[in-house]
Amino acid sequence: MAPPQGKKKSQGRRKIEMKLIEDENARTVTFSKRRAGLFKKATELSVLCGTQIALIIFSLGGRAYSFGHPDVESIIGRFFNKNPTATVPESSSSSRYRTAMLQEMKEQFDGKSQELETKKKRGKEIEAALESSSFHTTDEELDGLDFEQLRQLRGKLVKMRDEMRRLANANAYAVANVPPMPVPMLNLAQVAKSRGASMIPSDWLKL
Amino acid sequence: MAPPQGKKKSQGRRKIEMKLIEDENARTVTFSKRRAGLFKKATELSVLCGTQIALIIFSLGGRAYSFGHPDVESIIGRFFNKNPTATVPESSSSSRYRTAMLQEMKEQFDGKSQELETKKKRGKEIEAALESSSFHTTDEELDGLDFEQLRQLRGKLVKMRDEMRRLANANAYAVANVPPMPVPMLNLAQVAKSRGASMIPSDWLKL
DNA sequence: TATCCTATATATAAGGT
DNA sequence: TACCTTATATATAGGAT
Repeated sequence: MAPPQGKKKSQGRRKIEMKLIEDENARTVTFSKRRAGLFKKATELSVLCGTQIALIIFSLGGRAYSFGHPDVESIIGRFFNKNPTATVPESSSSSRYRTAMLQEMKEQFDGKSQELETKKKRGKEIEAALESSSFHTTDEELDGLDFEQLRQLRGKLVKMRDEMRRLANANAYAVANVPPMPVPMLNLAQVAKSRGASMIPSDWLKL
Repeated sequence: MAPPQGKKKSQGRRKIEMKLIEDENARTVTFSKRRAGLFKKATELSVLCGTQIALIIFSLGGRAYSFGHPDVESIIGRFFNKNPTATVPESSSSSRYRTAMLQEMKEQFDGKSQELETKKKRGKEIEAALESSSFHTTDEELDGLDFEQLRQLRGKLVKMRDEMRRLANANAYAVANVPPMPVPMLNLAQVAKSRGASMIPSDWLKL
């Protein structure tokens, strides 16, 4: 409480060499901070300029963090298909990516459900993030979701699921590694349960 | 040299609303600046923490800008294959992405060769970027490449080409949209010619 | 591992060239 | 469209909790 005289509390930010940070601890901290900063910058760019952006980061621990506007899948599809003008090409390729993305999200949700109970929630800017059509899948952001937001996210997933089914029926291609059917079920029930949820309408837990 | 009295030359950076920039001109400028900043941040993160990162941005004009460490293809492959530990999974899927990436690079090079002669070069931090195994494919950075750097890049491409051939022969899968053979030829000769090159050993222009 | 705080290092919005 | 300058908004390194 007492003012520590002229004693500076910190030397403030210092310049660092642009090379691998040796100290494993410092490296982890820097990774977390800069990863957050990078996602923020990417989000801002997509908002300010309305451009399509995809960002994927793998942590040292092997965890994947991603951001996509409007979503990672369509950006990647566009990148490899070299289709500069199409929003989302309704091709077999598109449906393949769509399927892969849905599976991705399912697994992320399943994985999250096991970790959620040991983390506190923070969600502040999540609302805005959800309002745009972007998808954030970082730990922090999923942690910040409250039930209302979770409900909104569920709505989006349902739409995607339906859209995917429509595509799968329209053109049933046999794609390597990704069987066209059945449609993966999102385990929102588990997620909700891990939060100690009890006021969730039981019917909308089933997609 | 003389202090311009108390007349401020600029009001300096001002805060802006986080929403789509209406003025098309200002939006373009902001896009360029922030895109550059985002790529720099991504590069720094990959260097400081040695993590795998992929970043893809589409400009309003439809041009694709990408960054990947070690390369976009492997990050995306890992992302969709959900293979957290493997460096580069030697699967059919991997070879598909590999092929797609090589084609991508070929097209980028071909496209660049037509623009290069009307641009000046700047390359300063390119050297460092090339030393790492990262690939930058933004306009500015390709412009900055000098012959030595181009030669180094060629070396990498040759390695990739060979690796791709090895994979293609080891497991010849029929992949949708991307015929496994023949291997696309990179048109380095065109690139060199557009720069007014004449001292390039004719033999290494052929991959 | 996340968060807070301080003091700096950087990124950039505007306005010119 | 790119680059330079100025003044300010942000991002963060280091340290502590």
